[in-house]
Amino acid sequence: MKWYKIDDVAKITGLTKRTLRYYEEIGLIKPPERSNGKFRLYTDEDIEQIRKLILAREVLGFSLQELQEFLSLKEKVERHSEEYNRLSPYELQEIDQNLKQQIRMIETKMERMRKFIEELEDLRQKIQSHQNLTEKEDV
Amino acid sequence: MKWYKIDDVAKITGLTKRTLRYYEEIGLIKPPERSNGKFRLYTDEDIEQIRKLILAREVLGFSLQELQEFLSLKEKVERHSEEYNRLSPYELQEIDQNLKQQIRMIETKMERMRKFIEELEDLRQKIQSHQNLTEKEDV
DNA sequence: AGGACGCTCACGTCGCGTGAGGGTGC
DNA sequence: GGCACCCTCACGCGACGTGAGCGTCC
Repeated sequence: MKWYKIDDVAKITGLTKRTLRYYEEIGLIKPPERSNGKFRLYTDEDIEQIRKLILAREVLGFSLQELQEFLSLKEKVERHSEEYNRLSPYELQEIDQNLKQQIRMIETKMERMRKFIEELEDLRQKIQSHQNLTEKEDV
Repeated sequence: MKWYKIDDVAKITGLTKRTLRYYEEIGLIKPPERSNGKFRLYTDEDIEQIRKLILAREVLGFSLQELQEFLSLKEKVERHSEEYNRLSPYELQEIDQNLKQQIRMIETKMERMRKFIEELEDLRQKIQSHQNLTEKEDV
């Protein structure tokens, strides 16, 4: 088993050490092992979990608390496939609605981004045309 | 000329009154007129400006200071088309590079979102298959 | 003239950044 | 035993939320 110290994890994930400790403090990531109760020691699995967390955070733009709820929901579903803790049809229904809403939200954001990119491209066009008046070569 | 009070603007734009005042305080939106130096009175143009601000904020996810710089850049280019304040070819070059980078950044975000949506759809699939085991009708 | 809405402090919160002061490990 | 890294307070900051206490409008 390979162990990573906090600075390694910071470099790998791009989070700061402070952020890693903070996320642990508020229960967003599980407390890793410790060396003699002192230094934090992370495993590859820990790092993978953190990676997923980062992706969700970036995409969803939730508060960390909402993010927490969302992740626990996801885990619930994934664990549901295994023998135990089956969910009721009603719960499944609800979760499905929730997921659909998330998807719609993200699609809305993407639509806004597309429009924004168009605007930026328009701006670039304007600039290009003005450059052609003063220069002869494009780069 | 139609005048809107702050609560109207809040309802129209979706920002809170506090946020509107705060954005004014840090110079992100221009101070609107006042009734006898007391109540803030916004015009349709003010509201339009605020709308654009919100769009940029949501899409870019910058700090408010960076956002401010970005917006002034945009305005610079848009005003450049008019008779005065021409920009040097070098400045134009730089701005163009800047815009290209923004576009790339947004495209990266969109790519992440696409992947995330796929994951969510996978989750939904799992749920669907489990529902088919216990129910007969889909909604 | 009363109630809905506006104003300005000013303190609280979240998500970290940034030392200070001290311990750990090879 | 150095030196690089770790730890835990604890205070600061940006971007607002949330009253308190008071004025304004129709």
